[in-house]
Amino acid sequence: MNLAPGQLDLLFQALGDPTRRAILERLARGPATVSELAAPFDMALPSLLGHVRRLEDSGLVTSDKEGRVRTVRLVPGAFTPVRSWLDAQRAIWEDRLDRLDDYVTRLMKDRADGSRSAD
Amino acid sequence: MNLAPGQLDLLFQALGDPTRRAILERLARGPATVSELAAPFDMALPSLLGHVRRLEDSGLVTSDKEGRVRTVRLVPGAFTPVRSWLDAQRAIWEDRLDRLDDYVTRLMKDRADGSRSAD
DNA sequence: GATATACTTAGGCAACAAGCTAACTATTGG
DNA sequence: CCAATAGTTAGCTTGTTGCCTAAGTATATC
Repeated sequence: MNLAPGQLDLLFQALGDPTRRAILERLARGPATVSELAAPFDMALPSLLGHVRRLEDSGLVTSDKEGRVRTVRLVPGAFTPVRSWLDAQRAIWEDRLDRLDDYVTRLMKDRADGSRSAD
Repeated sequence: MNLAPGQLDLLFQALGDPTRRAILERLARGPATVSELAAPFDMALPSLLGHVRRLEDSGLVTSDKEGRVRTVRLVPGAFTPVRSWLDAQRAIWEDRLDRLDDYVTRLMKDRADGSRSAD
């Protein structure tokens, strides 16, 4: 279940652009053609196509062409690596806080014990 | 509870680099000085410092200097906007699937009804 | 078969990213 | 005070990103 090295980079980088996030938000509502995707943006078609390609490279999106129309759709589960990384990160963080809490608790207990029988 | 425009860009872009993610993973285990952060990387100090600065600009990290030592630490809750965006995205997607499911269900029901009394 | 449609490719440009080295500043320890 | 330590600034190189226009290709449509 390992992902290609650099895959997370591609994913996060793909998400680091407002135009591309907007495209993804649109696609969450259902597949769309390139022209449909382009419509809301004040941007030349080739520029937008570049974004679509970058999304495709990251694996967030697929597209296939029928006749002269290319339809783009979200890839189900493509966000998983991103979520996993965030979850793992949070797990480490929370584990650390737990240990810290344990440590402080033990420290206070020891201090209490110490005051009963001084060294 | 709105975040600055471009904040998500900064966050995702900050996460889109393996060195910076490694730094974050390190910091989840606790604060560290710049030198400590630099140690595992085969990279000149100024380069690494650039990454730290980028993390700071994104709001994922803070640092303060005591004497000649700068200590860097994770900002609690800094990932929240990222998680929120992902959650919102998933919500839209799942809502769409629900509607699609409803639609298909109704369609099949109508077809069944139709076969009982044709028009 | 000409024309409109829907992309696609090619090429160019300005800004930014990620790395480096060299030189500088500000503590701290002897 | 001198030297080592910890970070910082400046300046350069190389590659990537994001945008553009102009021109090309491959389907429909009339």
